[in-house]
Amino acid sequence: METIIGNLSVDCVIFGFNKQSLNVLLTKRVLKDPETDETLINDYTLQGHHVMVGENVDDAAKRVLLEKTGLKNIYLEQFHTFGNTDRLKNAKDQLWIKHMYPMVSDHVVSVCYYSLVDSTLVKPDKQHDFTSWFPVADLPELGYDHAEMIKLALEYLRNKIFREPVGFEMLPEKFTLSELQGLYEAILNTEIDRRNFWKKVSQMKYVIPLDERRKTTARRSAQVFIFSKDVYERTKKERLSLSY
Amino acid sequence: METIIGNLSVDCVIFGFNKQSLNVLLTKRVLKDPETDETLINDYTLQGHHVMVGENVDDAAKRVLLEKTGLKNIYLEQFHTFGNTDRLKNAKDQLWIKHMYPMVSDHVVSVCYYSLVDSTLVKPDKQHDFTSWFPVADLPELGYDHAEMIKLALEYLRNKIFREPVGFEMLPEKFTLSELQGLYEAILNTEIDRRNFWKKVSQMKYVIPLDERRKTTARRSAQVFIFSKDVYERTKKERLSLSY
DNA sequence: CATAATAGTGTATTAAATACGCATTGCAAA
DNA sequence: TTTGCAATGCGTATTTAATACACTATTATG
Repeated sequence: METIIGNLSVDCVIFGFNKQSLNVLLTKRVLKDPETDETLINDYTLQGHHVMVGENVDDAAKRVLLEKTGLKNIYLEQFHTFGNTDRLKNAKDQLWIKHMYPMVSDHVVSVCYYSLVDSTLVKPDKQHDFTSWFPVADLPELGYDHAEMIKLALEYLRNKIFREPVGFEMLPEKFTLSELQGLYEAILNTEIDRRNFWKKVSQMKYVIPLDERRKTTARRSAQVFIFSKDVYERTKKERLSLSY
Repeated sequence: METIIGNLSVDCVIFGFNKQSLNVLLTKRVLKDPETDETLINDYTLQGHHVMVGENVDDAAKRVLLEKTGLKNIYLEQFHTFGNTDRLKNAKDQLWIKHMYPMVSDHVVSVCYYSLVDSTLVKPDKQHDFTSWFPVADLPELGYDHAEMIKLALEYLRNKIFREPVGFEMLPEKFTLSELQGLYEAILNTEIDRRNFWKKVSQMKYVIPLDERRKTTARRSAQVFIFSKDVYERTKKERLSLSY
């Protein structure tokens, strides 16, 4: 018999990229008054769940990801734990909690993760709950403190991507340089000079050009690259140079 | 009546600087067999405690800091939550937990913080428990997963100090340039060129030279500086420049 | 078959990081 | 009281990285 740890949950900010924008996977939360049919709650939340007794917290996050995306072994990074007593005290959230989880404490501490997926591999429509992608630049109304979580997750992701090549997690195995650039532009919300970007990437020995081209939306076909985690790990030490 | 949340604790990596080395505040953990007087446990742990019902997790960390250092309003940063089920499963730790906290679950998730203090303000000798400073480069045997915590906290601190001027939290209000440099060298475990360091610091408008000198260990007296949090906050936006 | 849109490859300029030269101060040893 | 010397104070030269921008190549489309 599995039971939950009443005061502890995980929430996952699942980032995806669809060649246009950086997106987050969200699930619709709807509650209607059973008598008047009035819509009491109609907003979105992140993917989350309580941690089970005897379950590693990291494993709880992986469980949530598997349930919501069908994917295993995807990039996952813990970024913050939200532990204020008032974080679920909003009226709508209280209503929802009483309706859905009547036995749960009202001080739930949430360990938050962000994960990076190739969103073409995720089929949220196949879920029985209403789960879909939203661009981070244009989010719907969010329940709990999930807006704050997404904001912080994005900050952590932006910091991370400067230091480590995690962006490849959100692209198919084979990609073109403009796809990679589009990803970086979407994450960092800036425009990048194409030529300087090319120069930068061509220095990275772990981004390997293939003897293969592919038609994109463009007229001219573009060269195809892959990311080699192997080469990255091997050359890691060389690149960890610090100023000061 | 205050009760604890059985599955949730906080641990604090308290960093201090004593003009020589970067230090961590640790508390001795001793257990002897009541019959044979054999020493069963003799090691050190970080400062930690369970979170109380109805208490913000951040406040629990502040409470621990106030108890162990007597200081309020000190620099505090959450950096990671350790949530593996086996993190307290070491034989010594099990023994200690059964002896000290017989009612507590054996899956305790710990939210970890690091804090930066001017260690001259902390008088650990006045504590009734055996609390003292240890250089991070030469730590004693540590209980639980606290060695891992300190290692990770140091990584986070090193990253942080590149981006934000948090080092001043560990110095007295007035300091000389060589004291500041010594601090950076201790944290980053590198040697820094004195002249380049001076150049860098003189660009920081929030490090303000005073019309005052002080004798250090040196022959010649050195100029005294203060850190202005005010000026730092005001000029923050200008400095947040991103490459790419 | 000219056009337009994206791909591919540079070079020039600016800014930052690093290396290092040298004069100054003032206590301590001679 | 003179002088060595260790640390302070202030530069310039070199290397490296970031940014700006010029030009050619390819190919779907009208």
